[in-house]
Amino acid sequence: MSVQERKERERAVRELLIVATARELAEQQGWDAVTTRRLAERIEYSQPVLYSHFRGKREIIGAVALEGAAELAVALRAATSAADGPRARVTALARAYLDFAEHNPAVYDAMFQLDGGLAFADEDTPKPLKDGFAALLETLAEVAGDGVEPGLFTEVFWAALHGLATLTRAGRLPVGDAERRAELLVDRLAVI
Amino acid sequence: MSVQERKERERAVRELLIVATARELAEQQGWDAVTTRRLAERIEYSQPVLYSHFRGKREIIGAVALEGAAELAVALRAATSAADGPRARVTALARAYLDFAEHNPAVYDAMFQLDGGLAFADEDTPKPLKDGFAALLETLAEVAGDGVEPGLFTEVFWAALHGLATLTRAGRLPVGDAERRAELLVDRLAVI
DNA sequence: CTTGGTTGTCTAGCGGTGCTAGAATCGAAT
DNA sequence: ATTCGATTCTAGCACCGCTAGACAACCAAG
Repeated sequence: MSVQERKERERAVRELLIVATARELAEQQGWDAVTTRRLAERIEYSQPVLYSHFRGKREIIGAVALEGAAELAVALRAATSAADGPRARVTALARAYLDFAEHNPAVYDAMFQLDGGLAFADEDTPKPLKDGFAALLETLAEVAGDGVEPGLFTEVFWAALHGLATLTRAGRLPVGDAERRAELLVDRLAVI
Repeated sequence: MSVQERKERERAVRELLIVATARELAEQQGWDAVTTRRLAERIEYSQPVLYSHFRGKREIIGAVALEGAAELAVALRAATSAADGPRARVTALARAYLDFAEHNPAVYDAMFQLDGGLAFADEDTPKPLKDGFAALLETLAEVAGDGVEPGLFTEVFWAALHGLATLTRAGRLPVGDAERRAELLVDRLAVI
């Protein structure tokens, strides 16, 4: 059965290649430029090959989103673990989140703006997404304040960060004041 | 020159018809369903007529966005003027904003999610958009807190509302707790 | 080593998109 | 009534996501 195993391995490699290429193309030229034709050309296979791995373009976006969620969780934990005290941790968390959104706009879009066919806030939400939320929760729970459900507080904090990230990147907010906005948000929302 | 005047009037009417139809179609079936062909069919003209009014689809989205911004400003002012005291005003503002986003999802998308080719946070930002922000600022300035620029505070508050609105509607946050999230946000951000 | 059949991949094409060139038609002014 | 400019339409471009069916590569059995 070694032949079959090799084939499966090769298939898995190709699937990773598809996702990585889609992500790369999206970061370089935006998701609009990620067409099945271009993607197929870049991986040096024909279009139908994509459909033997994914049901369609939306599933490819979903795959990029999952990859991104895992990375975001790692980035958040790395940032918070390097900070001392609740206050510093929350600041680091916010900064890391906004940095991630700024430096990985296409991945961020795949996660939260585009339809990747993923379930959220649901029992069958994919693990990386739940874990990303968990990473937020870990740090935010200690500054939720008395009588406030940590989960609810995390949702609000997350929404605020998300709003800052998207409005900033879409040019809806003046550039340059991003840092001050983040500071203000942390100051007000977190109960130290 | 009366003939020419009549023609200009008819053109203006038709332009309004295009925008209203686009909006209606978007609210009924989503922006994906708003294709130039369907839109042309609904207004009972051929496709190229659309391009004698707008440079392209994005400009039509922009027109819907401007209409929505004006309506949002009206809704926000109506809500706040009916409330007594800063605290009640901010609560009413938040509720009105989130209600607007919930009940006019397509218009809200046109304003903040889609590319309508509009300038934001800029000197040549269209008046309705500036006015929408002004409507927020009027109420929020009185709860910005000492030493905090009202403009900056408004940006942060707005971003938080925007995050709640989009994440909720995209199914990223559990339904049902929307009201509690809004309350928590107001409690924390506003300095009463 | 050849054959047969399965598995994998590709070519070609469907119906759709935004947008536009050039033909056709309308209507106002002579 | 005829001309001529403005307006509208038909038809088509290049591209999109997606898929049926032809084709090629490969492995197992004889």
